[in-house]
Amino acid sequence: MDYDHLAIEKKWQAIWNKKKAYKTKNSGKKYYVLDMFPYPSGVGLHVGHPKGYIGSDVYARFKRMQGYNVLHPMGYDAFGLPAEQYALEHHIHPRKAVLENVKTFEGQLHKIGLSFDWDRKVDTTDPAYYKWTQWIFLKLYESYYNKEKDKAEPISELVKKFEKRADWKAKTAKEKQDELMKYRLAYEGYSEVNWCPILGTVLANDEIVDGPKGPVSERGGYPVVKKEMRQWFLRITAYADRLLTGLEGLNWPENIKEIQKNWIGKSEGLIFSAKVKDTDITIETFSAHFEACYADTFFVIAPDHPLLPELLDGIPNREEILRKSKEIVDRRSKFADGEYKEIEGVFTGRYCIDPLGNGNLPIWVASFALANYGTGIVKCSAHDERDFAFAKKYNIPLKVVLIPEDESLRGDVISKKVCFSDMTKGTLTEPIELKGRNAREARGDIIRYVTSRKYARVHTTYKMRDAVFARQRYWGEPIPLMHDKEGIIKELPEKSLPLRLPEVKSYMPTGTGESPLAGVKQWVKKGLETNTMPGWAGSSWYFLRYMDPKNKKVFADKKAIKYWKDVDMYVGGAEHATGHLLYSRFWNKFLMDLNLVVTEEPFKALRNQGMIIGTDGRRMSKRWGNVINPDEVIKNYGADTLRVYEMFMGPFEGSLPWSTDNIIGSRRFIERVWRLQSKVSNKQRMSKVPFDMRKTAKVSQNLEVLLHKTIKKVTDDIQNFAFNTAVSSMMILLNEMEASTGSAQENGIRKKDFEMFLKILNPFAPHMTEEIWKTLGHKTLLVLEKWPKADKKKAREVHVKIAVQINSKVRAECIVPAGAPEEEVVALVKELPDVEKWLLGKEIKRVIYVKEKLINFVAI
RNA sequence: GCCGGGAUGGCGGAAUUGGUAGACGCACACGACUCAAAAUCGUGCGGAGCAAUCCAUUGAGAGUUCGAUUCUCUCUCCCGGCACCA
Repeated sequence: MDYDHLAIEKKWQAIWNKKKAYKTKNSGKKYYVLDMFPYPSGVGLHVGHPKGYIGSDVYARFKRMQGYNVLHPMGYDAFGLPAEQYALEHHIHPRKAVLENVKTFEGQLHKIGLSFDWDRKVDTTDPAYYKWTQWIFLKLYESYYNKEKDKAEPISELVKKFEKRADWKAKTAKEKQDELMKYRLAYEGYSEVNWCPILGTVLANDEIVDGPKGPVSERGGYPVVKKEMRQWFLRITAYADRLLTGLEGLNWPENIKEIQKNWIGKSEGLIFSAKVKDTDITIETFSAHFEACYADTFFVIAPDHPLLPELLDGIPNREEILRKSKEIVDRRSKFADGEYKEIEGVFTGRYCIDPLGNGNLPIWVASFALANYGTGIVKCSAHDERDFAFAKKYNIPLKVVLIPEDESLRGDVISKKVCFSDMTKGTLTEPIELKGRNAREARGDIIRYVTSRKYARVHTTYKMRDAVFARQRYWGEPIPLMHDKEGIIKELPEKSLPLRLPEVKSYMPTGTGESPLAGVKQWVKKGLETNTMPGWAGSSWYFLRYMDPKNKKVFADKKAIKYWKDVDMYVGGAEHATGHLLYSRFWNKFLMDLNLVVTEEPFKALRNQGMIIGTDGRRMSKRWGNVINPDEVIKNYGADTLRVYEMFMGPFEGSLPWSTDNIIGSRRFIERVWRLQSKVSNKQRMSKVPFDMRKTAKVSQNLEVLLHKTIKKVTDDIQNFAFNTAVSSMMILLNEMEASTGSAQENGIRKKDFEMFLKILNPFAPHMTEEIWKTLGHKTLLVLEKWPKADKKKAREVHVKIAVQINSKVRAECIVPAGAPEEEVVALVKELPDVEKWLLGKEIKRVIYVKEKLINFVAI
């Protein structure tokens, strides 16, 4: 009975497939286990890719055996840059390339023995799918965010309100369109974007990496510069607060929540209004660190602030200031975000009347002021590092109102030699009413002080920006909008969806910035939008399509949505923390507002799989020649071994190097289980003596105790994604099963016990366990068997080994009845020769007894 | 700079309401089987010692405690995220 992994695995994969063992049902207690939508990249998988799939598969199988109706689907996100880039490199049509890649990809996944319900496969590039992506886009376009109701509403509701205004009727169609564009959740606008001239496309921040000479595209490593372009945007910022508060109840890794929190960047502060002297302009400034606001002595405005030209009207050297501001913007745009640290500026010639009564304060243009954060204008003081440095450079007067509690610093701060900005460690001198108070502690009082006097109002701002939702490329969902000659935008009617991508002669980027669609006469003649959607469009809602993947009438039937509700367990890479995960949550919340889905948060639990890196410690890549192909591993060791090894190598979320040596351990484990089947007997077997569990500190009364303990451990571990310790506890069980069938005892393993072992091992090694299950005479499929329950009574030891310590040093060990009271244990232990020896001539001062763990004599 | 996570044998790692550190696996050494090798099985594997035994020990240093990988403080290094965010 040799273990022929190739034959066994092929055989069972075919049987499971034929019997539709993993077909999702439509009733019962539901459980939704989802993997992040992959790109079928074409170069094939390396052993790192399936790690997440194996983890989620173990989990899905576990839940299935626990009696849940499990939805565990797989599909492809084949739109977007990687697929298009691959197609360009290989000179074939993207769709053709996608289908080829999917074939390769699927073939590789099948060999691993993953329990997907392939009948629910979806593909973003399939018009039957992207029809609904376009449909959701139109819904976003037709909606605005009603702040009072804190939810999205049809834009028609807003139009109704506007129609009550006298000036609305007087507006032209174009003016109305422009006005409404300020509210739509999908809107057209212009913005500075990351432009890659060589790829001829705009890139998202997460598609850019740092190169030696500035930012470059992640794919290809081509230079990236800033460029102003016409774009479509999604108003994700409208949902900023809900995206933030929604994180609270989620069973997600804390670090991912933290990353999203920082990304959203909620900041509560004050907005001050100030009149600009000699003009009718009133400017506003945002400040989150306003405790020392009485120190403010000047204002700065962003060089690219839209108000700047107006502010400079009537200033003699207006053109010179505008030119210098433009220079600053140009210099800044050459750098990637955050790399430009130069502090420079120019005086505008204007003054503000300080709302706090400190007279006329100069307004400067400053390089460090950002037009798109806060109000783009900042009130500046001596108690901010950048403001301080700026003032020193241009000799702007400073004022000190925050005195450090640390006396050694005081002199330098008061004489303005150094900047002091730590609100938590300084006391205020102004306003007089709050003099002597710690600045941070007085924060609330300052808010009351300035707001009650109408100097400022409370305001919340976010770092998060609206998402660019357009690419100047061919391979994406067409945006279902038309522009007529007057520039009026019309939506395509729902019945004309999907708006299919046209066949084109060249799907290469034009390089001028326009999409290849701009070169399609028919397309342009109809006035169709030439931008396409970005790569993340289709993946922002696919988890809903899996609930009802074939539906032709709606994106997913409400009944299916009500049943499946949300993803119970989502598994994927941590790199999607601020991209996909945020966008999906946003789309889901929007659909929730439209009453189309039933939960505010789509992903209840999330787990991140770590990477598998090369044996050389580098990221697996063709470039380093360190790629391990799973097909090879499966050929040599088997899919079961690959699965067990990837789960056993270390913590699921950890990043670990592949080891060609270590995998043999997992193979040996599989083979030993295989060989153990010949030892199965129905003879009742009980050890006569408690055996030593390989010095693991506990004593098992018999194998049954260990078996039930192992069932409990494996159940808990899979639930916690602690797959490595689940495997190791089964290795311990195997060791003991083998030991108990040694030649001396001539005993077999009880069939019933062995079968329970097979069941808990099945999610990890489904093929081999299924084969043994059949050999044992079963006609049913093991993968559909019930998960065993650990019997609490049976999992209980009768005797336990405890440590005996004298003055906290272990001097002996002792086997005592489980749950024995202290007096009994003390009496037992004192008999031990080692204890007598160590206690000789000493007086016991104290005895500490930890039940079933240790006893410690404190003796002098 | 700010935020988050981490550092345990030759290696991957295990153990935290504070309770025998090093489970499990790999590598290595020795033994059994074999003409031999592989595979398999057995034993050992922090250091010293034939042994009894002794000593050290969870990045470094201090503290709390009968007892610290686990809690507190200081520091070093590594990884991830954000970064002119007012």
